Amino acid sequence: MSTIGKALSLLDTLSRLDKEAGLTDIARLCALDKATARRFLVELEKHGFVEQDQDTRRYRIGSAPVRLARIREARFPLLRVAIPFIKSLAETATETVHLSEFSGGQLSTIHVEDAPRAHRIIVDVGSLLPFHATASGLAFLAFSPRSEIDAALEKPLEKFTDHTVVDPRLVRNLLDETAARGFSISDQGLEAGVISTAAPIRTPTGHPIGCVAVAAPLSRTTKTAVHEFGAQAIAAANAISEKYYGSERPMGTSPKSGGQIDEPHGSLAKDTRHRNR
Amino acid sequence: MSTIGKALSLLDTLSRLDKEAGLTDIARLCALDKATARRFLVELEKHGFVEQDQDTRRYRIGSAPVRLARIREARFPLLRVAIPFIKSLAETATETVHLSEFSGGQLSTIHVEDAPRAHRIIVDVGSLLPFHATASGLAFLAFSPRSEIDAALEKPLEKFTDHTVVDPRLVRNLLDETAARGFSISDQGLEAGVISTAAPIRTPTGHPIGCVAVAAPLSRTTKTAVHEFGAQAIAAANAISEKYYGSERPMGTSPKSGGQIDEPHGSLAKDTRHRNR
DNA sequence: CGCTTAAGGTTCATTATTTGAACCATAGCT
DNA sequence: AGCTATGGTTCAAATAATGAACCTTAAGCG
Repeated sequence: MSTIGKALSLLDTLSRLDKEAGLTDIARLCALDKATARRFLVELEKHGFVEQDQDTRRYRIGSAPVRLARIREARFPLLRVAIPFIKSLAETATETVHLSEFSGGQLSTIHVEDAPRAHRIIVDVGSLLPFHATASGLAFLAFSPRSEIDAALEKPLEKFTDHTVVDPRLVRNLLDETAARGFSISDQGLEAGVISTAAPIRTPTGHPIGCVAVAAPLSRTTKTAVHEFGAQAIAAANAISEKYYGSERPMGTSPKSGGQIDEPHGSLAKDTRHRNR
Repeated sequence: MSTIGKALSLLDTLSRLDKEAGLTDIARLCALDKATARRFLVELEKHGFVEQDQDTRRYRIGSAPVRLARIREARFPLLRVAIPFIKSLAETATETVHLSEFSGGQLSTIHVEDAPRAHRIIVDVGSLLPFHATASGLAFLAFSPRSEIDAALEKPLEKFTDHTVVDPRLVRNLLDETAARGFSISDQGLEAGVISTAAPIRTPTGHPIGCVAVAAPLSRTTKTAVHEFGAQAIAAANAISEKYYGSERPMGTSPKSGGQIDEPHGSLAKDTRHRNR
């Protein structure tokens, strides 16, 4: 792996810790030599990506990402665009609605609107969404190129509940259903008693960048309601996609043709070149 | 320079551009070979720090910094950054210093450092600071967009003391003076016998998020002292802004001059698009 | 106290990664 | 067609990354 990759992985590891960490721990967690970890940290610190506490000597995420995030959001504000739609959906569905974004090979929650009810599903901002076990993950994969699906399903799939589907073949079936329907359903895939539906936010070329998901307690949710949430999630996701990418030509709105739009034909060589990871 | 440093500089350069950039431009701006720039970009893209537009092939800041920024802000809130500065200011001013943060449409006190004296001003953590009647409120409004000023002054303004200014026109005059001076003065606006000065903590775009204020008994405070407190409040507020958001200026390549640059944000940043946290 | 342990931090010969000139591919333009 | 600009790729040469061993400090403990 490249040095840059290693350093960024270190940053990622540091960000996933619950607390600030010392040099030795960081080196161990990243499987790096202490000297190497230190050099990375010093380099990252120079650029503001990490900070070392003066007293404890421990390291934490620095302020540079805050600056970059502001620039990104100013120039490319998914959150800004999406939040009104998420809010409105949470109101009409009267269930918790959350928004996820694909970044660095993972799908993570970037916004949550709680249901206006006492009994509701809680989702944390920042939480990671496994591809095979969440509605968001399924919706994301279902509209991704086959190569990404293969990559996601070749690692062992964790079984979070009795209902989690961990057989890659069965997951593929779910993906096919999702692609045909336009939205995904996860029946207690990540947590018992929770049913979710999700639809992908996509670039004008059809490539998903994140998802809109509705999460509800299974106990009060009928099959009809699930399908209604799904339809609403699609509507919200499409509205966000359109607003986010401006008035570019809206691609085929029929979810039917949704599946693997990306280059099903033509230069395979070219495709594989850009799809490293 | 290390590879990591070069890659992070590339990211920094990319972030300072007004628009998305192509490979050749990026390589030129960073004084890197095209091949090198490309390898960096690919590596950064893998980790979500940059994104390549599918159509234009241009590069932009990715979404990974957004995730890191959220974590940083959750784990290292304004309070932690600001307290050392507030403490130090309380010591040099030998008067009570308090810190406020704007949240939910109101300015509220989030930290207080008491003056090291028997006779001192008491401020409670959690207390709300009316915009028209406190130094913090005035400092906050003075650097806010006009729309926010208008909104704050259209409700009836409560008269807390004989000295409280409640005529919106006169309040606007105070705001103009504050904007020109860089810090606000509230002469017994909320409580008789107390004079306060405050300066805003601002985002890199100039939008205020809170204030640093010095509160002193009127009886022992000369006009000169007030202006000194004001200057110190500005210095503290700017130092906090910079530490919290990171420097907007190019990364100092000289590790030697690591010192704080605290110049006032004279910027007329018109970017009013900002996000909630 | 002095010994032990563990953490942060550093050195420098060895090793693997980075580098960039030259290359190819494609698209727009005359 | 030819020209030019851009994105993207290759591979021998140059350079930067590596890590075992080392130093330093501070806490823990008989």
